[in-house]
Amino acid sequence: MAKSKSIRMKDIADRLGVSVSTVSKAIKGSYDVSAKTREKVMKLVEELDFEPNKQAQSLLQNKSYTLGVVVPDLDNSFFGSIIRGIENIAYQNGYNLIICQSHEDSVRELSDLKSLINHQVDGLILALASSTKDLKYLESLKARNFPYVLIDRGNDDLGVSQVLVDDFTGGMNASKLLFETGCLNVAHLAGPEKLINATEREEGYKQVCEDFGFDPLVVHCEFNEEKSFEKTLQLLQKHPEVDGIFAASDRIAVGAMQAVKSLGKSIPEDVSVIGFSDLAYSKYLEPALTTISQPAGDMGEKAMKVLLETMKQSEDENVNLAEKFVYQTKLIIRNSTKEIIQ
Amino acid sequence: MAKSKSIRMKDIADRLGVSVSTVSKAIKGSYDVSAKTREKVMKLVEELDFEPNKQAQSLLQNKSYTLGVVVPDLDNSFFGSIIRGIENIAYQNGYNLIICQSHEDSVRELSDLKSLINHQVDGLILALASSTKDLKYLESLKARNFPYVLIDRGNDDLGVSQVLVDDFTGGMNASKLLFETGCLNVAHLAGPEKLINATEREEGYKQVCEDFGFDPLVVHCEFNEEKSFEKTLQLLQKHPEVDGIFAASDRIAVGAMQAVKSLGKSIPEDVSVIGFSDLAYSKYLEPALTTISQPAGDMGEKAMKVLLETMKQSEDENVNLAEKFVYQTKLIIRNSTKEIIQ
DNA sequence: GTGAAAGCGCTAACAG
DNA sequence: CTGTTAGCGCTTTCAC
Repeated sequence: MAKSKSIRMKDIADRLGVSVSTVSKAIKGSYDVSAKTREKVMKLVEELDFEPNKQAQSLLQNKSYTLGVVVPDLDNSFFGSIIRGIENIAYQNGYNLIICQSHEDSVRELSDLKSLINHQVDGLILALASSTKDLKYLESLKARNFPYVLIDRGNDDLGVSQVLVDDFTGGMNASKLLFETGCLNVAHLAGPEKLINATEREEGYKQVCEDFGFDPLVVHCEFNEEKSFEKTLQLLQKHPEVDGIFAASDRIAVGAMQAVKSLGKSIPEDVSVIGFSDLAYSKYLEPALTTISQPAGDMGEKAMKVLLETMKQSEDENVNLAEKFVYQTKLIIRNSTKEIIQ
Repeated sequence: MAKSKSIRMKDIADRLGVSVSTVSKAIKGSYDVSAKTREKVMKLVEELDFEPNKQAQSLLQNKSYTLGVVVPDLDNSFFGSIIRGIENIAYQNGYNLIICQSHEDSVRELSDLKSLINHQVDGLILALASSTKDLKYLESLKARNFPYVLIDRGNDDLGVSQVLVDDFTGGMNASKLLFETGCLNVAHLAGPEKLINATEREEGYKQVCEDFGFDPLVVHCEFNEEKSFEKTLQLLQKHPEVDGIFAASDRIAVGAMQAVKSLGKSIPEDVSVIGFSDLAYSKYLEPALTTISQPAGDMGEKAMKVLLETMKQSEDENVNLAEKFVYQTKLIIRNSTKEIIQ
């Protein structure tokens, strides 16, 4: 037996001795169909568990009720939470999500994007890969008035709506806390130089250094524990006076904590550490990690709402409204930093 | 300007003064088309960045090149890794993934499943929600010969291929290590009673208890740190003699560790703890968590390969081959357990 | 109220 | 080698 094709409207129509269009009308509820006919149809629909073929509908309506989401990674609870937020709203509005991971690779990202468009998604939510330089394709999407919104990884040149985090202020708050808790030599384990968010956090740090009259000490590092471990070791060897570390991400903070401990120094007494993102497990580290939390779920929901809005607009006229929503971070004080000095 | 429709074959055909079918043939490469015509067509295809409408192709071929994946959760690195594995193989074979999270809710799961089928996915990979009791829909899919495979959360009654983990042996190995490292009173913080994997791990524990002549001490717990913290506190109050805890998951282990520490006991000297799953951060806990790792990525890849195979079969005859692939776990010894006594 | 007919974008026979 | 034709499953005029 080959794969059984699913039931079509024609099957129902034949069984009932009516036409396909009558069945279609009955199911839609619109148009005039006699109550009797509708009842008969609906009964059979229930019985056979019939659902109209979305592909055929899409072809006709030029809508697929499917949305694309491209994020750098999924094994990070940050984007996981963002997707959960997106999903909440998408689900309520009858949309399905095709989720792709770019793995921070712009080649993969481009291919994902094309494949998604190719699958006739009605819209996109995208967190740019950190390596993405070439925006030609995204520009062409914009030019074609294809609805998409950027999340977390922003870009002002594209002229599309964005849902972002105020990384600069977050970076400032993190750095400030370190100084306010008595640290005198605060270093920054910054993220990749090409990543806008990382750069913003770094700028926040530098601003605070200036305010406190401290000469910035920045080391760049990838977003993983191993690299961070190495870099921190080097940093502390070269600068044993460092007594506070602002890590650009919780994963970097974890590596830093490991390194600090391996040197026999204690946290936060000898070296205070603060992270960024508040990953799910950060509160279970020892000491529990002080960090900056981002409202990932809210951001996902917002992005999805904005996308819905954008899709509505692009159906009508070219309103071309590119809004920018910037979420504030929250300082989560735990035990990897000292008490604030009054 | 309303949303610009994308380019169709007809647009290319018109521009070139040829027929649509000629364009189609030229693009496919199959059939006979003169080299000159093909060249002209391809040039325009490049220029306009044309991609055939997948919906239309699907409608015709009754294939969508889209697959559905339903997992309980995404903010857990276990299913994240599984998806990464699935994605690897799917991507290589030109398939897109629609990923849904059931949030362990069988109602949501059913609705996801229906929506996916409705979107004409060519196949499914599913990790059953722990609450799923009613298998009617899945049985009907199976009856209709719709290709799908089960991952991690197995079920033998469905008669479909499965990619699983040997949770029983994993549970045995975890429990055994505790006894072998000198623990005399090994308790088990088991997972939800309805979850097959948890039950298997529990059975493994009980088997080992029998081997070591110990009376099993089991406490059931949800897969989260807070509940585990409470349960562990209660357990240790009631049974202060407990000197080893086998937690059914790393998240449960984390809560247990917190509770043990809060009682002023040290790990592993006073109480040894072992988890299950080897989450990304488990090695960064203090002490680093001894645990049982599952080859999630490999499982994802395997499931996708099996699905590919199943889809091929269902196109041909009803081969109906339901294989079961059981992966072995690996014991990862870190610092939350003591040295093995020779 | 109902059905016939056209068509969404594409592919696959079949003529020519 | 190329074009005509029919049709995938569905919706939507437009007659009747």
